Amino acid sequence: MLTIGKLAASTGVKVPTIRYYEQIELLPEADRSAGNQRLYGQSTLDRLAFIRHARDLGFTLDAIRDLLSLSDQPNHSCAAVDVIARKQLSEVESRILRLTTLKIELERMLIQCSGGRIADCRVIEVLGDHSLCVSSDHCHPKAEATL
Amino acid sequence: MLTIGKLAASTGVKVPTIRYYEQIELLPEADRSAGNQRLYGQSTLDRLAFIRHARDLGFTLDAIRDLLSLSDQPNHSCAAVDVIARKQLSEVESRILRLTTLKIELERMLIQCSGGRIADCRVIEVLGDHSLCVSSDHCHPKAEATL
DNA sequence: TCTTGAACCTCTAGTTGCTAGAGACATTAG
DNA sequence: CTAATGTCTCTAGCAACTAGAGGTTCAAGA
Repeated sequence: MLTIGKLAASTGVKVPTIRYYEQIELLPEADRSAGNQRLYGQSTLDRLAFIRHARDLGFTLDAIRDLLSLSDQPNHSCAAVDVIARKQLSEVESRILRLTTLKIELERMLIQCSGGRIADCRVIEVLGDHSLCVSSDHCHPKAEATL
Repeated sequence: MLTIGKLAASTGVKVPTIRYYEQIELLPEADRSAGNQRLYGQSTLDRLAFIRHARDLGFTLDAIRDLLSLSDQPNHSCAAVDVIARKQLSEVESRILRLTTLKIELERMLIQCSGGRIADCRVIEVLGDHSLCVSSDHCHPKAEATL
């Protein structure tokens, strides 16, 4: 049986995060020692490693919840798993696209910076005047989502 | 003079967001009509357009605050502006890198999915077992930040 | 056995950048 | 004049944690 600290050390998930995962019921309520401290066995360790890995891949906690409940049904088709993973992939792809647009715009701004006074600074100028963008009217879609 | 709704329409920033920006003092307190409604002139419109544009490029509100206060000092050197923009660029670049790693991993997982039962699903298997990653021990750094 | 210090407990509140909703007042078109 | 739309303030919520206060438990050394 592992204490929460050992579990944290062996999964790379921080202690308060583990407690948080329990609170939102992503992890089951832990067994307790005589002194009320949480104790974990192999199954929670596996579950947490799964969560950690999926988080690293950018899955939301909601998606992970779905993946976990699917993984408890070994005889079902894995089509639903595929759907979740493909959705994640396409989100990652669209973020890469958007970020690449931003990168180009930022580079362009920086190259044109005179290095002189702020009054002549292209960075400030471009930020203040949308029409100076690469593609005039809808140059950047809007940078919102996570990752 | 513009009402908040017109300002929102002409900048593409939503009404509650404008009020929020005022609340966090990114925008100055607006003048009010006889009936206590906010009224805006050109200078706030410009400022808000600047903010919107910078947000679209992924700058944080804190960075924007700095940029705005710099842009009020036209005779200073634009070195500080350059630093902020370069920092933003390097953040964007590192996010692209990380996302590209994730994309490769997700694609690899998906290609190997047999389309059969969950028990045989590579997606679930890879998520559960870190050692199945491309680069065995530290395959993905950790996906945390925004954008 | 006692003691010290690390690790653990619960609880609340903060982070970022908004968004949603309730309930009331203002403005404007017909 | 009335109805519809717009605006006001206020509070609470979102994701996914993180930080801190104030207290308890455990393990190792003297």
